[in-house]
Parts: sequence; C-alpha cells; structure tokens
Amino acid sequence: MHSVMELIKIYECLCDLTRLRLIHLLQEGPLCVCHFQEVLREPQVKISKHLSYLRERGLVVCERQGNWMIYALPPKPDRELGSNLACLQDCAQENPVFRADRARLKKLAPKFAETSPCGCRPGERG
Amino acid sequence: MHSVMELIKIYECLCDLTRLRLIHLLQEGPLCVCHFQEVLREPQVKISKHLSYLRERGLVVCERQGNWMIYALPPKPDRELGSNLACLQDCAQENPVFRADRARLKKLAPKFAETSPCGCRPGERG
DNA sequence: GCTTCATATTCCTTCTTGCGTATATTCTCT
DNA sequence: AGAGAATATACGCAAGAAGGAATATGAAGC
Repeated sequence: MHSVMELIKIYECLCDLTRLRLIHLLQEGPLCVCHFQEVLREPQVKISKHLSYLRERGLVVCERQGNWMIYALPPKPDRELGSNLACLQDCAQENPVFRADRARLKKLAPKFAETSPCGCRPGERG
Repeated sequence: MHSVMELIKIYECLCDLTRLRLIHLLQEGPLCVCHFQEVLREPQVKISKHLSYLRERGLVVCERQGNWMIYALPPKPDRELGSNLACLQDCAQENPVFRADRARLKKLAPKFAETSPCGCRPGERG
C-alpha cells in the first residue's frame, strides 16, 4: 500500500497541463523559473506554484544559483517515474502543444544563454 | 490544444487508486461490476461510479449482458492510451497491491466462471 | 542598510473530486 | 404485473486543486 502511492503521486503530477509542459521542457535540460515563464507565457505565480507541487512530490529537484532557482528532473528516477517519463516523451513527440514548446525553447535558447546562471543550460540534456 | 487534453484525461483517470486497480484488472480480461466488488472488496457504488468515470472518458467500454454490465478496455486504444497502459502494466508487475489483486482474481476465477454471463471471462485476456 | 531582481508563499474564491446514503433503473423470471 | 438481482444515478458533504492579487523571502550590488 506504499509503493502504489508513489505511482498515484506521479499521475497526480501529470494530470495538469501546465505541469505536463514543465516536465516535458525539463526533459530537454535544466531550466530556471523565469525561462519557464517565457516559454510557457504563463504568470510567475502559476509556474512557481506548479514547480513547488512537483518538488514536494519528488518529480523535480532544484538548486539555488544566486537569485535563480534551477529546476531539473531527478538524476536517478526510480522505476515508476522513469517509465512514465519515457512514456510521456513518447506521447509528446508528435503533440502540437509540446512541439510548440520545444520550438519556442529552441528559439529562445541563445537569448537565455546570455543572461543565465551557469547551471541553467536550456536545450542541453541534464 | 486538443490532443494534449486526451493525454491529461488519461492521467486524470489513472490518478486514483481504485481506478488504477480497476484498469489493471481489466488488463487480465473483461469483468463485470460484481466481480470487481469481490476482488477489490469495495462497495458497489464506489466501483460503479469509478467505472462510469472511466467510461465517460473513453478508458473503458461496456456492454450489457442481461443483468450484468461487462466492462473491458477499448479494443483499439489510440497511441497515448496504449502507451500508458503498457507503462502501467510495467509498473504494476512487481507492485504488492496489484499482485494481490491479480492473485485474488485468479483465486476467484473458478467461482466466477460458474455464475458469470458468457461475455465475462475473468483471467482471459480480452 | 537599502534597492533590485528572482522566486516563494499567503489569502481568497471557485471548481472538482471522492465518499456514503438513499433511491432509481433495467433486466430476468415467474 | 410483481419480485428480485445487478447496476446506475442523485444528493449532500468534506477535502483538495487551480487561479489571481498581494506580500514575503533571499541573494546581489551599491
């Protein structure tokens, strides 16, 4: 009755559009909040709260870098999370929303590179 | 902005323990409500409402057989659902809760076989 | 110490979900 | 038609989630 809750926790994290987009972007590499804001074009509170939600449940980790908080997927996800991340990757490949997010990230990457803390490397896989 | 909602709908269906158990059991084959009741040891209302929830969202289909309603996974799931069902199958394999449900289903299968409508074949893959 | 920037948290409202009790529906059999 | 079995729905409630506005925290630079 314990490890099944892990699984449910994962699904709870995945069943919101904003969180799905956040996680999907993290699959391209670590990012900080303000970059999420620009790619998703959503207000800071919304981004930040969803990232907190994900962090509390272990779907993302974060690290402070000066003023910036760098978010990333956990370095060693357990079986359930790994399996679901792979599944999401698969489902997101052809999906218009996710494709658009990836395109937008790619387009903004050079701009981000100028002003970013060193731990935040959009477009590079973490 | 449409097909991503399909994906979210799937995750919404998967993020409840009872629904997860229902879907997992259906991966073993079609079942009717009263059999779910016995395997899960949950009240009829609960089972029935969660099945309705799943049906409305296209994660299960059902067919009347006299007094019984036979529930099953959709015969031709689309990519997102198929992918997630496979992922669930993977995650459920070693999970205590799901293992117990499978064991219980197996144990009850002979008893079900006597009283079941013909469309309901617990233990056989649909 | 004060300001500024990036991010987090609090408060409030609205909407959804899950559960249980009770009741309705739908079919079968006589 | 009436009874009984299997399943579904309605209602009320408590809890949680999502959003926005405002405010708080924490680090950096002067």
